[in-house]
Amino acid sequence: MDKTYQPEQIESRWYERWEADNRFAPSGQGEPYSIMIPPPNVTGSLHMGHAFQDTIMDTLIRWRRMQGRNTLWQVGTDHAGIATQMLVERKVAAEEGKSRHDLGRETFIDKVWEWKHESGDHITRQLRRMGASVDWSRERFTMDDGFYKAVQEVFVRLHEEDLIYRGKRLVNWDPTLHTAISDLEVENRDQQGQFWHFRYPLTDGVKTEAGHDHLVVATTRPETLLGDTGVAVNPEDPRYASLVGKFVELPLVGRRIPIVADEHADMDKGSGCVKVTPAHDFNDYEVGRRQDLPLINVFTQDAAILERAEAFDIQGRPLPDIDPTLPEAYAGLDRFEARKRIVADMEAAGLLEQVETVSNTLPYGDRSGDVIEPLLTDQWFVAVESLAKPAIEAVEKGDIQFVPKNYENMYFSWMRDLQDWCISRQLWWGHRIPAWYDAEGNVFVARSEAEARDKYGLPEDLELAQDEDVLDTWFSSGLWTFGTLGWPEHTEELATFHPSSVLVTGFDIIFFWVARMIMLTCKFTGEVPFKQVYVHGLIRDGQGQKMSKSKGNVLDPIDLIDGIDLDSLVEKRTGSLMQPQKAQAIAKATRAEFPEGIEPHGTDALRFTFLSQATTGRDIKFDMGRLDGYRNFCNKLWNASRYVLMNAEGQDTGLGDAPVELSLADRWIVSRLQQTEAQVTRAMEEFRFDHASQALYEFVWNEYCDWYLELSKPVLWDDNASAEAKRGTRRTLVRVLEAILRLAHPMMPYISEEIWQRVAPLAGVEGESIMVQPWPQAEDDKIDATATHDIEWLKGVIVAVRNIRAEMNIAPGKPLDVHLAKCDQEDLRRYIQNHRFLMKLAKLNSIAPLDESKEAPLSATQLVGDMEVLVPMADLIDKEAELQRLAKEIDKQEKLIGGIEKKLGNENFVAKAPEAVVEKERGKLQEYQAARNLLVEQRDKIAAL
RNA sequence: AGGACCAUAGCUCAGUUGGUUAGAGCGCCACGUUGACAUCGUGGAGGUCGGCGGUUCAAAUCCGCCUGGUCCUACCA
Repeated sequence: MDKTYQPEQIESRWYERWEADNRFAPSGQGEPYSIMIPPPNVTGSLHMGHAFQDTIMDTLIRWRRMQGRNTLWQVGTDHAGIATQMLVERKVAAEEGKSRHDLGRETFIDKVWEWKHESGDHITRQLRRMGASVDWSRERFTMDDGFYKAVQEVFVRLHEEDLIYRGKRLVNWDPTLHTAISDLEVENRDQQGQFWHFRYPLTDGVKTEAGHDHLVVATTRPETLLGDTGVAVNPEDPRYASLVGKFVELPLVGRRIPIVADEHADMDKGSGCVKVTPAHDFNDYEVGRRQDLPLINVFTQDAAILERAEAFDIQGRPLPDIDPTLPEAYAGLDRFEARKRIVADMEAAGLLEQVETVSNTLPYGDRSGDVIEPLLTDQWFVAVESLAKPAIEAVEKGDIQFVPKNYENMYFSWMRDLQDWCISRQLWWGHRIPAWYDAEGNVFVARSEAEARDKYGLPEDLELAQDEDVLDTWFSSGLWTFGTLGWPEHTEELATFHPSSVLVTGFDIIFFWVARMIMLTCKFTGEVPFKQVYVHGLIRDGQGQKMSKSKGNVLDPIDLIDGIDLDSLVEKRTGSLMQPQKAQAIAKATRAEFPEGIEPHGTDALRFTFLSQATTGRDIKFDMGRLDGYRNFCNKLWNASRYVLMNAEGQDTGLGDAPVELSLADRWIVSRLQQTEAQVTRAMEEFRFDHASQALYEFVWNEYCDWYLELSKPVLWDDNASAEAKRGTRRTLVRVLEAILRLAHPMMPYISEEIWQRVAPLAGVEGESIMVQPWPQAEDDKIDATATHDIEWLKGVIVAVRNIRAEMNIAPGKPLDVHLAKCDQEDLRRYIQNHRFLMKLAKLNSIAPLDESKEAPLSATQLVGDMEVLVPMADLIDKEAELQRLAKEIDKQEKLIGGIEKKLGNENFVAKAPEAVVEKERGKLQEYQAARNLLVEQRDKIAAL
């Protein structure tokens, strides 16, 4: 083995080997355990969130696989409608200078597929780098043939049950992308805005109570004035009670619009009058519905002003009687330009009463960054009410459990207030809606055009045109857990692996994805999609900032694995910025944070870092310090293994029939191993990967390496030690290491496999890969309390001597003569059994119990229980230093004693606390007092010198 | 406006049902190279557990209020 751990040399080699040996596919044996990967965007690349999530899933899958479960980790990618379409549109624009409309639908779609084939394996390659043991043979894509079939099936069936319908509704419209988007894709941002107060003249000579001939309405969106169909006042408002049923004249347009009484108008806000624009505002839409006001749309799909308005009733039927005329001056103007002109014209007409500056929030499309416009369009909707009910019950009944549990409340509160889901998108890339229209606009929904003709009895020669729209990406990914398993066919896989065991996902897509998956899956399979949902937080940078391209603080997991030099990193972060003026600041910050670039750390270290930071339900500040630390941990494990191999390879490791003798240390480490195994297993069961990784870390470093390996040396290197003892120690060294590797494997797959290959034969374990070895199982009968106490004693004595050395400035290597005083029988036994270890580990010249009949030499003293460890002062100890040290020790004990005396002096405590607690305190008091007395005695002796 | 989560060492975080001398890693200080590892070893310093109040014999832990932070939902005519 190399002297230092070099991950890059082992990682790709092992992954290829595992994949070639088909280690990732289900074994076909044991209780099924399955995870469906949240499908990443097909043309995306792996970010820290993926890497984190994949680490958790892989750890779970590898662990369950070792436990003998029939594991399936289903892999695949998502077609990601908007994201992918935009990407390819930009690419085509850059390379060919053409828009998608120049190419036409078919050619453009071909381009997208081309791009998918070209770049679709990028993220899957990265997934391999992470060590993800997904079953590649079952890889799926949300637009492959099987998915196409499942999507058609679901759409048609929902339509047949009237759970999908089409209608003219107000939706969130993205004027840049020319598509509807869902509420969830809208991001609300705070802004400084203006608030214009306009006068709307009353008609027919009517006046207000205050004697005005106009009403005042205020708006942040003057351009929607053109579509106003009413003015609302509160029904309780005395100021306007007499005006209800009267009219105002809509300025600039000249339309007569009614004054209606509606609760939407807030008496305390502004004048108490509200303009109502049902076709351009969600609240007004509701007012329009209640008050039976017409809907007048004044915008094009680009959110520019129409030449002629379009009027509808609330059902979406055209209203030909309404005059659609709009002022010519605004026709074709963009909404923001129109706003300026309308404000100017109102002012010129003397109808602008006041302008206020206010802060408000504006809706933005999370993809386009454009301001979203509520727009009246024809769309397809899923009626969610009946689907939501079983989906809520599934969580209430505990068929689905969220980890951590508090996300259930978030889920419930959202599910109880669901709006119908707009599923049509005016895009080209995606599942085209399986609906056909005849020339009259009649709609026929079926799995294919042929089926439509058949189903609706349409003549052969009737011309049909398929709906131009595609489905929301989340409609297809909502079918992920069962669509990937062959539904609607009744496949073997579906029967075996559905419901899946656990979904690992971020809280940010609970609404987008998780909730919809639950609804659709319950509906179509009668089963929940998964039994548990492990919800994790966002990976943030070291300062707690969200990682984003524009901030220039993005870390690429692959760079953490392979390392990257500073210049490349700076280039990567500043290369393709939307705001190039930030480049300098980003470069500076990057150079300050990573003056040497990023060193390679390897996949295992990165995975271990994620796991150690994986506390549920809160965001994670990624800690580079930990990454370094766990790379060092890998190195530690590597070197410990080198030591073991150096001492065991070619030697008798106790595999044969020859007698074996186990030392105290051997029994102790085996005992501690059992406890660690139990701890790690329990932590995994509870999704506490931080505890699992820490338990392993502590055992490996603080016990196996720091103590056990050191304790093995006196046996292995002592010519006087028996063959039986050497055999026993070698056997233990190897066996414990072999178990450590299995315990580590789900978390650190590469290094564990690499080392295991060499260690396993020495431990008498056969097998081709650690992947299919059994998960370590704690055996209670190997827990040895005596050995544990004895080793604690041994450590105590050694630490005592080290302590004296450090505080007395005695060279670490200088051999000392040590005495043990006030020994009881146990101390003597331990002394005898551990003589060899004490001599070696404490670097002693001699050690012996003190003859109590004689005066003890003047010494520096440390306590181990009631026993004293004495290092004679002779000429090597500084009197003042020792007095100081003793004073410090005595002070410490006094404080402890004071605390306990106070507690025991409290009658209430003695009376009310459980007996055991009181007894424990009394015991501690005695212990501290004894210690204090010994130290004082010692101090007095030295002081008297 | 409503709700959720968080606040523990300089930094990143553990701390299970109230009873521990409140822990780990990194960083810091001192010392240390023959025999696995300087990506290391040994020893050490560092915390009134955000603040105030309450419950209790006992509070980092339970309750209330406050402050600060993150996020979600809603509203903003």
